[in-house]
Amino acid sequence: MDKNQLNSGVMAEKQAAQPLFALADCNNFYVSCERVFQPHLEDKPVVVLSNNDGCVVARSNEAKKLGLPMGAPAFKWKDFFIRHKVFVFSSNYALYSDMSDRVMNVLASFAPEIEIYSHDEAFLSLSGNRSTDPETYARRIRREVRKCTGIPVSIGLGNTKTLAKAANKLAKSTPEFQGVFDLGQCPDRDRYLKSLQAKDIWGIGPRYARLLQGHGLYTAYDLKESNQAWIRKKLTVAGLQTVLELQGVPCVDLETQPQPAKSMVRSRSFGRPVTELSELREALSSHVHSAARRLRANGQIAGNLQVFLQTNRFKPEPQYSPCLSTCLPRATNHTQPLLTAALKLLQRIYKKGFAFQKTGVLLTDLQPEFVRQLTFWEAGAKDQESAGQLMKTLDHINARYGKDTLRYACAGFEKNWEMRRGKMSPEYTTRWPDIPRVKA
DNA sequence: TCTGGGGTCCTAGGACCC
DNA sequence: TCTGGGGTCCTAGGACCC
Repeated sequence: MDKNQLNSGVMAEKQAAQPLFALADCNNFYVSCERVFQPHLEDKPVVVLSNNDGCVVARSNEAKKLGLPMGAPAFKWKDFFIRHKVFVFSSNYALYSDMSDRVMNVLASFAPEIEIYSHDEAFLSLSGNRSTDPETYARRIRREVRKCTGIPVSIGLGNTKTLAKAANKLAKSTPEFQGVFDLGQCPDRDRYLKSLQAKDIWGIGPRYARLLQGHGLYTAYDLKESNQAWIRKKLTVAGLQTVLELQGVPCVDLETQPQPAKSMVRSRSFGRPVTELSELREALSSHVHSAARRLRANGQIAGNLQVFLQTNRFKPEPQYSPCLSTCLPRATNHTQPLLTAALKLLQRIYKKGFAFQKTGVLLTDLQPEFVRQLTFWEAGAKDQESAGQLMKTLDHINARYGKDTLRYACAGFEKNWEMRRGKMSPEYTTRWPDIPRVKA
């Protein structure tokens, strides 16, 4: 074996010892979900709006090309939508989360270790897979997801999660790569890092990007080569990890087990300004109802509850956005005590004369149900048991017949404050009447 | 008229204790 | 009369993510 062969052998070994991550990210996920069931939207500008039909949260490439920015308030762009024949949808979360499950199932079949990072993204560990070239393997994954779900994904590969993220960005923005790019084996990695802006890197938001620019650091490469002590001081330990990960030093592990939530928020903007306490009570009750249900589904209980109100910050009127929290006498996931506590707090922070835009509830001190600390004045075990039974029955009926079949009357019936969702597509995959029909 | 919602982590600073 | 300093815990606020 000559020296070159020896070197390449050592290199191969070194490479095999390094971890390899893939980041699979669905392209314009919400838009892609709509397109699966309305194929005529392919090649057309399409956007999906946030709750309340407020902002643009997903754009097709065609919509991006028209210059429509992320987060654009829909009402300001109404004429633009008409002028450019943009197809507009309200958020259809039932559809998106079902499609997400399908995509994740396919991805999971390709790697023993997977971290579902969000609705439309997952990290896969490809470290063990050395029989196939990683890029070839990634292309196979991509084809399979498309075939099974109709959703297009892009895949980035790298020796750290941050590099996999960066590779994904390049895979998406460079058509020649056809949806897959590998920064792990890439011999001129720095050249590509120079082509990415610092703000394109995972963990660098707008504030940090501005700070970096002020110090002459513009590209991902600049960031990678920056002074670590300065980064540690200005961007905290998380920023330092980002720099190390860009250098190929893994700092962030794959989290294959979802971590239990530490807090939970339920809130919604109103469809119109709300001034009356009675309506705020209804809206808040419905948020508490929803939070409690989620808590029970997660097998958790909450020890602390916070209620907040918000006036519309875009209005020139006087603002009043109070919040108040309380330690629950007994950590719980039962709707009734949570409702009682929340409505009491609302009563205390409410002020007449303000037009509120939003209310919500924040549950913290979440713990697993089974470790609950008993209090000295604990109600009889029998009472607790029957309250638990009641919740179980409530959840069971709502799971079977729809989530609002049984609910507390204080959540209201007219719901004049409810959000707008004027342009919703059918729940094609989760509601019997909405299942698409095929004409022979 | 209409400007989203749901999370996590880190740090600084205050309160409190010895 | 002199009025220290270190540790811990908690919270608010600021940054980030999707």
